[in-house]
Amino acid sequence: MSLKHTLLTLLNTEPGSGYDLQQRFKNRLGYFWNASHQQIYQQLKKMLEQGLIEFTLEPQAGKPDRKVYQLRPAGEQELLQWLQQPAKPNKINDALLVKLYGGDLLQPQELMAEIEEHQQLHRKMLDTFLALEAEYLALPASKQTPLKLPYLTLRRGIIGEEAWLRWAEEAKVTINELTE
Amino acid sequence: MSLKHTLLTLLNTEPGSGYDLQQRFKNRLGYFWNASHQQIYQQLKKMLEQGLIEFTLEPQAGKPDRKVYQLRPAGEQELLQWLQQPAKPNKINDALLVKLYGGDLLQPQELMAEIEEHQQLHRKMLDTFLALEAEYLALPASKQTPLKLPYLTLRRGIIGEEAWLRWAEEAKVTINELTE
DNA sequence: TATTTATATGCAATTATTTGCATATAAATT
DNA sequence: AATTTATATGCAAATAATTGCATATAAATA
Repeated sequence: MSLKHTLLTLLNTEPGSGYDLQQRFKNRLGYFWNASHQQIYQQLKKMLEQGLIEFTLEPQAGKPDRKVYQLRPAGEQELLQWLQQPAKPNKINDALLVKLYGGDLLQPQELMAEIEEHQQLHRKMLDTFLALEAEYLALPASKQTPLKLPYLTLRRGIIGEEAWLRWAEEAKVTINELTE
Repeated sequence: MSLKHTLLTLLNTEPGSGYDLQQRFKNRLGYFWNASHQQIYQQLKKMLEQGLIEFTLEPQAGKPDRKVYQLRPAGEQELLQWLQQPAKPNKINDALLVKLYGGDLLQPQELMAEIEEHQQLHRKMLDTFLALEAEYLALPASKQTPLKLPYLTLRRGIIGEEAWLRWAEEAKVTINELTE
């Protein structure tokens, strides 16, 4: 279970509330980590009980108070310890490929439609990543340096999405042949 | 939850025991679906209770009897119905990229070692996929035709692993620069 | 000959995730 | 003026997945 360690990583970079963390997943880590708000709040609660993190309340007019979490020493230790162990290769479960694998039960045009829907999502993600890359590349070298590692994860996103889209073109050719 | 539907897909292609299914995940679907043997046995049990599948016992000398599962009509229906709904985009949770993202706490050479370990795994997978591809391409066209869709999933594996390895080369260059 | 790997299945307990609900306000849009 | 989106947090119940254990034999390897 590394949601805990992912949250520790994020809080180590910068303190934040549950909501902030959710936004960071959505906007910046989406390519390589995803978590729902329920997962995040529940996990933060546990980590609080375990003494890994603490929070300060930031009252706000009208809205619920923000609980801004930050690491406690035990959290830093836990993070360091995790970093020093080998990372598990990630588990891939891709329903679209399952559908293709046994897709004889569907009409080729149904498969095609599915792939094209996913293609749109992947194009959109690639565009987002390319925009982020342009922002990064426009920074002066001094500002790029501390971001080199996060930039690598962005590169992974870009390379991954480009590969997906190349594959989709291949897949569409094959599926078209099935209708002939 | 699509483990259920993945199992239905596999059993629709060919009946098999829990162990067989586990082997198919390992040997053929590994790139896009992974499940442990406990997950498989527990899920098969549930699907049996739900009337989606049935089994015939194949007694064996010395070893436990094989329970060879196959679809029942309700299972076929469930599968068809699932196939006709849009597939959820898959959730990506990649611990290695989390480590990189906040990797300032580690020495560059520690990051490098991690990446190189994963690189080995990915090279191995690519080799496996390329061997499978060579087998497929050596088949006469008549035998290739019914395998076109599974072959597409293999292509996804190949393209995906090649992309991963290209990224790793980039990452290693960057990490090397951090030590200078 | 001893160990490991492969075959074959499963229970029990714990942990993690998802789904559905619930609250409350501000700002932006139609 | 009404609706939607964004901000901000959380509980409870149901489902799913992981971890640890348990059994039993054959074949291959060191």
